[in-house]
Amino acid sequence: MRYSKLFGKTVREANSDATLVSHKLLYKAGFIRESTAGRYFFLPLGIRVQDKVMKVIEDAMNDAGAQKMITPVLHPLELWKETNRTNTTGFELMKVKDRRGAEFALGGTAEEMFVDVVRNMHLSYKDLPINLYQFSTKFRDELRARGGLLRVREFVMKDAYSFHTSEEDFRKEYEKMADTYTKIFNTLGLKTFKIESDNGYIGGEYCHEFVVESEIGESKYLVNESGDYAAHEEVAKFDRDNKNVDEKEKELKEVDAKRGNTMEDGVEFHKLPLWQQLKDVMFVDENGRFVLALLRGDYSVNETSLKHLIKANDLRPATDDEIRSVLHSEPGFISPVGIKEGKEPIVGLVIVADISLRTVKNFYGGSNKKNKDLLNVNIDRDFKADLEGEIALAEDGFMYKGSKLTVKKGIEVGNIFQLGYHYSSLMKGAQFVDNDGTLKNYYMGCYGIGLGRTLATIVEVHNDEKGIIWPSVVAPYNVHVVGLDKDLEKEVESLVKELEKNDIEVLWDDRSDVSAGQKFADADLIGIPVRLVLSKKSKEKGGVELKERGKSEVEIIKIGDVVSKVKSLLSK
RNA sequence: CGGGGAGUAGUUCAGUUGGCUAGAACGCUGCGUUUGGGACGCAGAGGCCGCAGGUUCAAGUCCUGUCUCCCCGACCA
Repeated sequence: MRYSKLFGKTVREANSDATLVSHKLLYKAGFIRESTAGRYFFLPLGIRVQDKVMKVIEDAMNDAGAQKMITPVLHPLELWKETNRTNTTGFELMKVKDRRGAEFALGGTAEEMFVDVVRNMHLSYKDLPINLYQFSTKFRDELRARGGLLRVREFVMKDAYSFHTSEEDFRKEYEKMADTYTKIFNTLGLKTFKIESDNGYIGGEYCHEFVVESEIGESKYLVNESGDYAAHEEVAKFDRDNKNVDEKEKELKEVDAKRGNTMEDGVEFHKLPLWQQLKDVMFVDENGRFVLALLRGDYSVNETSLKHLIKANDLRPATDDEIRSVLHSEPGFISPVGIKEGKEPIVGLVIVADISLRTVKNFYGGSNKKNKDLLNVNIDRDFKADLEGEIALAEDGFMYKGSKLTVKKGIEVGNIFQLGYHYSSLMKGAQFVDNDGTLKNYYMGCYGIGLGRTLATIVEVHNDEKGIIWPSVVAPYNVHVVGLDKDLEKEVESLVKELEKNDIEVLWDDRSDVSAGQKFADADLIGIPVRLVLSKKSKEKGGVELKERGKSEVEIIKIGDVVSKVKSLLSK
């Protein structure tokens, strides 16, 4: 490819909207342009890289026995109604109508579609297990796109769906996919952590994210010292250490407490430790049900685990007004003690206690009355919890099974989900014939990788002050040939032809009106792994100058040896 | 949806208390000189100052509305 003809040249300055390294470099080097927020053009260089990422994934999926196919982009809305996901997806489902008024969802994920095609095949146990995947554009009406390709509203995703006769059989596939993912990301030059995570609206009981550690990542996760436990903040477990459990339960006492509304105000007023304060957080779920979350004062609420425990889709904090008028309590002075009694009965108030309430005796905290506090509050004796569980957020430095947890941030590049019978039980006829002749529900899993995000993550990891440093497997071209002297153009051209004849992809900077410095700067910015310079100077030294991107030393190669030298570099 | 910021040439930005026939740099076109780390000269093209109202002799500048984009949060693959 002649650079002079390439659509998408380098520019000196990035659009001022770009804040992340990957966004800036991909823009400046001519890989992407934005259409509207969260929707990108992939220019010729950009799509070449994405195609290569796709190829790596495709090869690995095929090796793992999965089969590639494709579904329509428009999903009949009835399918989404079957699983009730028109209401529960986290992203706003985008819908369109055709001229007859038939409604479709623009696919944002494709569980329903794959279940639909599989159920209509009427498979038997002999056909199973089966793993089907596709590469397709996904539409997600994100509240806020951000960070160039990192969070977008339209992107190509590899999504795979597996169907099994049993949980046992599924588990083998789940492990195989986890290994396949690790292999894929390694090949792409990304070191990933596999972390336990929340399944969100996908359904199912457990799942894992593959994250690349990065300061700009949106996933917060915790890792123990040996690295054998890694979990997303939303699902991370930790040990609640015992505080004063041996202390005797003292008499419940109401005292005057003219203080502010925060936890710190309570500590300061009573001169008691933060952990001994009872933390009361009032939420309202999507059905208007009030939920009182109780924790030890030094912990925070994990809303995800709270939602799971109370089986709610959505939680919001209760307003001060609701706390006063509906619950007859007082913001900053909420207490589980007596909150359900007296006054008018409060319909549907659920009291949920974190298990950390068992690690502390004689809590202090509010009394549901302004400027009055209770001392020596104890669970079971002074109030009952409707539900008890783990609803506290793990934090940096907490212990889990004797090992210290550290908080890290990462970019989520892929994930794998156990779906179990979630979809096969919601969708009629999602069954196979077992060897005893009866119909049984499929046991399922699904597995996704976002290509654009993966591509951007590669750039986040592989760059220097001059530009991108592509790993060979995904570089848009194998070599970047630079000619510097006009009278050597014929010679450069024959070198390029020789390379191309040997299946080496060449980007040839054939511009005659551009200085050497600019050509070098552009080559560094674009980041192709091998640069070849053929000039008067290089000929004087004996041939062609070869430089690997990311290394500083140069090497002189005889023209006749260039092809074999490049090949040996690429196969590394 | 809450908080903050920004919309002026392809890009980055300047444009003062309203006086604009709207600028600079980079990029682009042409001619010439250059060619080992973002060369130089000369000549050019390129603007509904986001959009719609309003105030004014006069609006890029002031007011109102509206749209879009960015950042933080909320939300979430």
